[in-house]
Amino acid sequence: MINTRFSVAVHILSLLATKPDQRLSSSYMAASVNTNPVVIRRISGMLKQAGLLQTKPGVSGALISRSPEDITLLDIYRAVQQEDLLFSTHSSPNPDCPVGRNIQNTLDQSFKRAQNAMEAELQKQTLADVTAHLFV
Amino acid sequence: MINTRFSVAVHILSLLATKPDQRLSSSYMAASVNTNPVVIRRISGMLKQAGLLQTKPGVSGALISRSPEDITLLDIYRAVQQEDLLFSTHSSPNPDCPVGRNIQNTLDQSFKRAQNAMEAELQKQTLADVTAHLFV
DNA sequence: TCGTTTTGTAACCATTAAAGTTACAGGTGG
DNA sequence: CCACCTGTAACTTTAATGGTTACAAAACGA
Repeated sequence: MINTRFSVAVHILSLLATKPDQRLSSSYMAASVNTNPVVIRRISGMLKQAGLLQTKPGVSGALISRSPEDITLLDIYRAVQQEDLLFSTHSSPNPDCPVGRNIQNTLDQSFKRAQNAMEAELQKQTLADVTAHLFV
Repeated sequence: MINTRFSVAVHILSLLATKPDQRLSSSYMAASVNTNPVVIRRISGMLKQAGLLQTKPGVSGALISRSPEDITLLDIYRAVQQEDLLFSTHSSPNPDCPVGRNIQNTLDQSFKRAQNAMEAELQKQTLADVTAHLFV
């Protein structure tokens, strides 16, 4: 199961997107997410590195960097997921076995296709889509 | 990152598919996967429950239950993945916040779409496709 | 029939990642 | 100058994973 960083990241950006004129502090967002402010700052840091929001040390609050229509869920997913691969393969299968020798390469291809399909779907959805659904 | 059970499960079934006339023991398969026989038996148990292979206590080895053309990677994935959901959402966001109140429901829908896309791709690929790739 | 082998499981350990928490340095602005 | 905030390091707790040991029950062959 994929960790909740992605979930929290979308939450953070949804807050910023719905209040684009306000700088929201980590404490404020932590209250909405129901977690610790440090958790928010940690994830905000990743979103900042990805260019999705802006903060300044000492200055309270974060601002969204792009229009919600221009931020896809894939952008957010990649910002908080340091692991490139969705599926793990078991390590060092037996090279003396024809299956063991080739299984990793084969699985990598199969798994990559599945991951691509998932990411393509995430790319179709924008932050604007998410925030629109929040208020229906 | 999704655990290696899926990867090992495909490995096991690939072995059985390429030697459909032989009962392969957990020790034999463990040597190919490069792990402990108990790990193999654990995963074999899940595959057995899903109707993908047959074993009998005391009788050495496992046999594949269906034709490799009729086993999709999704069948295998579901057999070894007890978690239904691919993505986690953070628990108990603040119900007093409009975003917090609705984010879970919204994310569930978005995430489900991504998961469906991934699973659809896994369903397109059969065990026969995998074993064919092993020997190219 | 007896002994060896195998499956199926339970139990335990080590490793790892995640999330929460405490603490604090450094910047900002009132 | 002071209160507050961000950024980050460090620590704890918890849970999942994979490996391992152990053993009961079943099967099979000598």
